[in-house]
Amino acid sequence: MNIYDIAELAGVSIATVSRVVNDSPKVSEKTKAKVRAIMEENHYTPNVFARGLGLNSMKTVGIICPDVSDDYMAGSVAYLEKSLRTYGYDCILYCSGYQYQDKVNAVELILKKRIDALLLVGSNYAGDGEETSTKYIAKAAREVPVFLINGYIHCQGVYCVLSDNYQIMYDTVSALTEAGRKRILFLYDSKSYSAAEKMRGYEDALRDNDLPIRKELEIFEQNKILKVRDRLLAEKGLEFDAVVASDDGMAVGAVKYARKKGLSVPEDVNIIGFNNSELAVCCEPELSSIDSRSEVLCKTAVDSMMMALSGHPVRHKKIIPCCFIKRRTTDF
Amino acid sequence: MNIYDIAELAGVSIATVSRVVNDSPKVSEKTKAKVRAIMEENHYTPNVFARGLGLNSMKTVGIICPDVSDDYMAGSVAYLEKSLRTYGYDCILYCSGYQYQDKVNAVELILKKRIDALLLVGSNYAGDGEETSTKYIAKAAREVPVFLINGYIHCQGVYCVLSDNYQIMYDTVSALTEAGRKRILFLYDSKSYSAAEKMRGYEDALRDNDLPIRKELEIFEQNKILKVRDRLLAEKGLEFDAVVASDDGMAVGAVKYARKKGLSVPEDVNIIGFNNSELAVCCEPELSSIDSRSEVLCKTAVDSMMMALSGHPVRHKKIIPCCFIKRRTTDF
DNA sequence: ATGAAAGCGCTAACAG
DNA sequence: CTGTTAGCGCTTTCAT
Repeated sequence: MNIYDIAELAGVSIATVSRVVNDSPKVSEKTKAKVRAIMEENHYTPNVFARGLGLNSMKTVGIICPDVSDDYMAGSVAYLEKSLRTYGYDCILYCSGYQYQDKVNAVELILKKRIDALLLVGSNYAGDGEETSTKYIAKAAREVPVFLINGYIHCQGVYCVLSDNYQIMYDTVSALTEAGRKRILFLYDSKSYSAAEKMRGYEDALRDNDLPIRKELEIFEQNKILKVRDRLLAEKGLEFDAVVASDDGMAVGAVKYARKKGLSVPEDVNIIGFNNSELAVCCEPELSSIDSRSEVLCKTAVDSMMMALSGHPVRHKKIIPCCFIKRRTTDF
Repeated sequence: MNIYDIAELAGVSIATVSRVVNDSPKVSEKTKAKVRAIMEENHYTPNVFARGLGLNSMKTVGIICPDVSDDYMAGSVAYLEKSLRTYGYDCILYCSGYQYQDKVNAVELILKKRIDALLLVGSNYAGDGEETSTKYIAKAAREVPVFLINGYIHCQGVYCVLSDNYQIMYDTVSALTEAGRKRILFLYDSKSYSAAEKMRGYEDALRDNDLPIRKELEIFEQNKILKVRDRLLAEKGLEFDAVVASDDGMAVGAVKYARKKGLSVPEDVNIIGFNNSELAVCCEPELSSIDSRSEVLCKTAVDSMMMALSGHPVRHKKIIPCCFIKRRTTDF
């Protein structure tokens, strides 16, 4: 059942049918009603490919994230998908993995689908500061507007929405020092833009509070509870009275470590996670965590995208403040 | 830059270019090489819409799940996406929510995208046993092959891969009774097919072990840690010496409840979760959980889909056994 | 307000 | 092995 059939049945031309489908104002209400009725009766559905061919767009946005099975990204993707649908856009999803070359391939592949815009979820796409590490994104931005969630790249055509990881980390570590903590462990699992921002906040806070920056207190480990616990157990001579982690999983690892060592939380060691995930309330004692308000990030990104797609100017960088969720692993 | 341009530059016809693009065997290696070179030089990418129009397919499969931010579904979607890509298929994702009408709409909408196959993730789509509750799926199955992950519908064109929730539940509850547990609480959060299977396994096990089925020991609650904890706290006069939950979140809620009540786990109460998620290892003590091996389910589904898509016959129902992961909330 | 007709870029049947 | 050509179903001028 195609547009010709409908046109024939309705006794009009295909142009008219097309106009009805697109709700063009220059069709009389009467014909509209007639044609619509015929369409209903025959369960007519316009062929998206044919339409795509003509318009060179299918109202589809590409979403790439390293791994949707990650809690944070899953939440973001869920929100983005739902939100984009309300605007009539479909989502095609690619999970790129974390490897540079895989990310490049994913972007290249998804662009071939003639998406209307590209959404990159996770600061992993922001590169390492070197311009070459984000060249593939700059290239993509020449074809479609690119929206980066939780990362920043300065580049024409890429729009970034990020949570203020630096500030919240600075504030949190400062609060810890003010509460008398002297040896604050920083746990991180990636060299991404946001991880770097967190570390910068951590170091600046120490510096401004006259505490030394000790490299042995900055530990890089996978974001897995048991990995972190065992890593800490394996480090010998490592002493700390507080932990800030760049993800809840790592913070829970620290809690597990404390338990094994017979350290009490928060008395002996304050522990703070990041992302305010379900793990935080699962943890015992419940984990204080930083909420990066990913829904707000996503909402902002979608809003920006809709603006951009309709030709309006959009700011290249929007910063969303984070907030601290106090639970029972901290006492300040 | 389209196929005509390339044809012109290469001094061949568009048919030849098309053949090269599709790697047809009936083009000489020499021309292939020449044409390929031109394509490279000009960064030519075939227009997927035009191709879709002709073939009426874009090598795309639709994935619908109620909510990707759920751990289980996120894991499945991640796996499916990756796996389908290796077969050259793209994924378009819809999160339908849990409401019946929303699910119907999602299926209807996604079918308009002319997907090659439809993947339904989560037993939520299996309906409640009434045929009307799955009519929309049967209808979809008339257009494209439908694959149901972790649910069962008997219907032409829908292929189901499910974990054997009945059996593992039966076995687990039996083990509990053999270990002397008499009052086993069953926690569930949905009326889905798989939840019903779990309950059936639970009840059959009780019956076969000469224990009464007490409806007050079957508690329906949201799959949220604190909701479950508070619900149990609110129930008065409720006594139990074991808990089996249809999801880890609920089981952790039970652990939290036990802690509040000063009950020791597993001595006073054995607790068993489902899905073997990160929550299980986060929990204190670590949670025994049932692993439904969702990756195996997904792999099986994708394999079946590839078979079906290439015209091979496929079984309508495949059952994957679950396995019990013992951790510290059980002592048998 | 409506219709006729020219593409959009590609595939595949047919002809050589 | 290669070229010619007729669609695929829709949008969009350009006429009327």
